Amino acid sequence: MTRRDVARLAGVSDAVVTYTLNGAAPVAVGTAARVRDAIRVLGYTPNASARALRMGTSKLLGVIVPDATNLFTADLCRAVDRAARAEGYDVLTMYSGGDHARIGELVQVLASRQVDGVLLALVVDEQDVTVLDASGLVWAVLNPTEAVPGARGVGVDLEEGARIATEHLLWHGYRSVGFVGPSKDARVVGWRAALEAAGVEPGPIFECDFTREEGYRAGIEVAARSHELDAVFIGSDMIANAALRAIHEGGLDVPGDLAIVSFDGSAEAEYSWPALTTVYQPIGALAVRALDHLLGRQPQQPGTIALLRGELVIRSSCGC
Amino acid sequence: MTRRDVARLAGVSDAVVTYTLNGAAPVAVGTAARVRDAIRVLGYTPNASARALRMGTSKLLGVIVPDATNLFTADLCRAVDRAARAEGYDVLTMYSGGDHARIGELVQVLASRQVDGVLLALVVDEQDVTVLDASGLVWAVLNPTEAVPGARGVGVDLEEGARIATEHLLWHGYRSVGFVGPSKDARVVGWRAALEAAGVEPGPIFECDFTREEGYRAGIEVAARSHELDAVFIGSDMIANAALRAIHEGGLDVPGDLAIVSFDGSAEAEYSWPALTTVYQPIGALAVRALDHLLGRQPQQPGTIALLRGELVIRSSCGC
DNA sequence: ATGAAAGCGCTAACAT
DNA sequence: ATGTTAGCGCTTTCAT
Repeated sequence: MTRRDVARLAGVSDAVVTYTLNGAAPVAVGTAARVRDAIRVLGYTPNASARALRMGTSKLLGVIVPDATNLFTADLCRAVDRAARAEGYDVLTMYSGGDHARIGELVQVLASRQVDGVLLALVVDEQDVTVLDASGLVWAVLNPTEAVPGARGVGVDLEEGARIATEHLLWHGYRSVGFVGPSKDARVVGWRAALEAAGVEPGPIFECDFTREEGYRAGIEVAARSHELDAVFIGSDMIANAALRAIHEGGLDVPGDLAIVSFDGSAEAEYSWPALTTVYQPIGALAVRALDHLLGRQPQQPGTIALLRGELVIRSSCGC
Repeated sequence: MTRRDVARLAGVSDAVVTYTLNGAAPVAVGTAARVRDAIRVLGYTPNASARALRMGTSKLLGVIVPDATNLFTADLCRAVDRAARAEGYDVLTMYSGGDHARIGELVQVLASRQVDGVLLALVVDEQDVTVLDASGLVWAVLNPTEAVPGARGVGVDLEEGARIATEHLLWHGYRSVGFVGPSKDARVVGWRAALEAAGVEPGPIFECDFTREEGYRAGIEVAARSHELDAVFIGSDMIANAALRAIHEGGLDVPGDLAIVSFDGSAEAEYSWPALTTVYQPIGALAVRALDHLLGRQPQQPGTIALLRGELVIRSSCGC
């Protein structure tokens, strides 16, 4: 079922079908109507591969995320899909498992699919910058957990987000405020900055990666040292939830014995027990800005990552 | 950067490049090496659109899911991606929001992309069957929440899953066992069947859709009527978590005051408080079987949905 | 306002 | 073992 069939049925040439469909040239109203009828009758669907081949543009975008075990990641994918679809793009979502060699392979696949742009989400490396640049693809970074030289794109100001989270905890009067998360993360520096600005000695750091297992393990340590702690700032909703289980198992009350503020603002934070006060990352805006990048309408310095602000969402875990 | 460039650099015709790449014809070892060198030197990447146009097969699969606010859905997407990638397919994931008109549009898009198959996940309607059949695409249903005439594919035996969950609750000695979930779901019948088989009067049904808001609202009702309840079976991990918050807010202890078994076996059930005993849905096997369908190697009755068994994963919420 | 025709990059006969 | 070539469905000059 091709354009040719439609053209024949409508009694025109295939060019006219294109004109009608794409508005590429003026078409007489009667002709256009006949063409549309023929399309309907035949149930014709344009062949996107042929179009992509001819046009050199696939109207396809690639997104590489580390995984989908995290509601925040899933939400981010969804936000990208929504933004992309609004612009007429479909999106190919791929999972790297945080493995940079894998990212390289996936970039190959995306290049082969002739995607019009690639978004590399969350996990980014210098190696990835090299691969992506070499691929010749248009690309941008989406909400990277760390700034990498040579990467352009959009993210959230993690340091500032951690600062407002910690400031809120200080505002409650907590003086001994710990940190749960990876110690190389930008969030530690925001946490420490808030504490130091208030003249308070930083509490302990509970090192943990962004996995539920690790969050749980860290939570056990937090519970064990709860006597020296008023509160903790936890780097993500997902690990906060896992830590929460350990903290409850330790017989502690949140926020009574220990207050918590976390990060992400995903649905995981809303119906946990207690509901988590968290720093919401504006995923919708993030997705839109990232597309602006890919589609070349972001007037921005090369090699720079635009930082959006997170917003404190107050619920119960902080003691409010 | 095309096949032609590679061929020239390697001093062969473009056909030989194809032969080398696809093993479509014997190639002299020396020639093959030269071709591979040329490919590497030029950083050549085959054009998937051209290939799809020529071959009439895109090596692309479409998956339509209702949303991604649910970790179970996200996990399912991931499982499909893994299974598909293992077979050399990329997957286009699309979100319907559970809206059947939307599903129709997405099917159009997928048809246009010349996907080799479509998986319609979770939410399925007779209307969808019509649209999909009319599209001429190869399709199957993936883990539908209800059986629809004309739909082929693979799912989980929800009734049986609910039965083993409820039987476990009965085994604990609970006699008043409620149900939380949509009352039109197959899980109610499994729940009721287990109860009736044990000669126990079915407990109350707390009607609720599969959203966190609804789960929370239902949880409030459960808490309010906890005096007449020993346990509840809850239709999904996601709503169980939301209900858990309401139940805790009601000052109840789980499983002390009220035992819970839920459904899905997603990561959301593992690090909740308490950890949820749940019926695990074998998403990996589901994805693989669904692909078998699409790729035509499933020797199965047309119009039939193969049912896989869920497996009880015992954690703390049941009282074990 | 419409038609004819070339060509996007690839594969698969068919030739050699 | 390798080269030639037609054509997949589409868009786009360039004619008319």
